[in-house]
Amino acid sequence: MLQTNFIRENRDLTIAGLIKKHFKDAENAVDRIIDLDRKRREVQQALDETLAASNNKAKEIGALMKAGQKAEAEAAKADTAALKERSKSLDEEHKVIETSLLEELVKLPNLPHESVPEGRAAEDNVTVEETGEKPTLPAGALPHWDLIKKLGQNQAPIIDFELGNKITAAGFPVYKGKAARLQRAMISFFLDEAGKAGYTEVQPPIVVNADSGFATGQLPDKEGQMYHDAADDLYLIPTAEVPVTNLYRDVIVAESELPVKNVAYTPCFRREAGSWGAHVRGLNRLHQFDKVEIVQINRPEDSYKALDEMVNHVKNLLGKLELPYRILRLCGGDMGFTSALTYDFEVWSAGQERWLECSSVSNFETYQASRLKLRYKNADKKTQLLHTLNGSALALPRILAALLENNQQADGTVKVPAILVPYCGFDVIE
RNA sequence: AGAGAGAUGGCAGAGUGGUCGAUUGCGACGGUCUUGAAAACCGUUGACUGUAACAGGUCCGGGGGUUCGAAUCCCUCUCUCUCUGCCA
Repeated sequence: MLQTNFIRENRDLTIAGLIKKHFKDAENAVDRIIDLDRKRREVQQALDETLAASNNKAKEIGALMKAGQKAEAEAAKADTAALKERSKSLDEEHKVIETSLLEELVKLPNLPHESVPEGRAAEDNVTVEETGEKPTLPAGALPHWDLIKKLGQNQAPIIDFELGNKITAAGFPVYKGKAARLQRAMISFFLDEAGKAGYTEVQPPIVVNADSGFATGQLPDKEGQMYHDAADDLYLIPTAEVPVTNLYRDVIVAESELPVKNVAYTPCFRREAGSWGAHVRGLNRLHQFDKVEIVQINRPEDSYKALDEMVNHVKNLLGKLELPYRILRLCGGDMGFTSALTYDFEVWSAGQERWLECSSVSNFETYQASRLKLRYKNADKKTQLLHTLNGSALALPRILAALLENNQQADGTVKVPAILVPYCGFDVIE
């Protein structure tokens, strides 16, 4: 969340940033916040003065009691009722103002980094890199949703949407045989690569409470994105970002521990209400999927270097998987609510002849840290908000789709990329 | 799940109604001494808010209450430990 001090001192800059993100009514929203902040500080000051007077009075009475001057003490008590009354009403007023200030503040998205391109939607994103050769598929090649029905021999299909629909609902496929093993292999591969890059592996809970959802920015805005267990008021995580980043909620990290680098494999759950159609067939969009997520916590001055490092990490993974991909710098209107700069990775899916988003790497600067109260003591011994970053490394289903489609061979089998063979124990899916 | 005990500053651990934001020890940081280090000695050492800077305000697991005044009393929630039970 943005900070009132910053907004107060950088009104125009804030408004300009919000406009770049296509936030509606930026000027009014910012002015409402500045006004509420001013009121808040006025009331705070009056309240503090009243409390100070009460404190003095109490000390006075204490001293009189100690000295045995009972009558004088009783007389002093007479003055306290009015002070109490006043501090009570000021306190109530203060709470009301603070609540509406927070309500307003929480509506504001993060401000975009200066390198974020102008633009409203996906077509305005800037391609910063395109790597790898799109394969030429043999005659009769299929998109993965048809291909999987022909693979797996007596276990076919190796990814079963109808079976998943029977036991759960649409969007919850069942992976069988080599599809299941290939996914397990990818998870191990991704975790190993992250380990080599200095990330500590963690296994977090995959349900979180509302405080965690708020701190990383899923709540209150994107309530509908998450599955919610009403009985215990817990949310199924949409990404490991939520529990892993929240590990550091209310923490003052020792400078010697920076940068913090964690990696986690978790299932992810997304309700994704609406927008079903041709583009979301098969593995393209699911309610439950597996993902390996890398998370960093860094000093403000180092965070963009870390973002580049994370981008390179993802490039390395896709390169080793021998998949053609491109990297997009997202425009202001297409980026996430909490992000300051986001790179999306899209993998080429030859059977669909489409780019599929398989990773999103973002720097959130202090936006999450301020909600998390995640800080460190800098060289001047001042506590300062840290920067949080995260990226998918990688999300499995679309990678799986691309692997299946791109590696189809003339005989109808699918070749497994060499890097995964030691992990899964086979080199072809037939 | 039942019974009991507990939750205090980075850690350990005092404090049971009136200068307690909190004794003390350890750790950490600065200094003296030393060629350097250790030891010893001296000093500093929580967070939030607020101010130009002071001042002021809030925080002793969370929330609420009693009182002129709460770390201390009451209610409630959460968590931890011990014993019993259950379970992968």
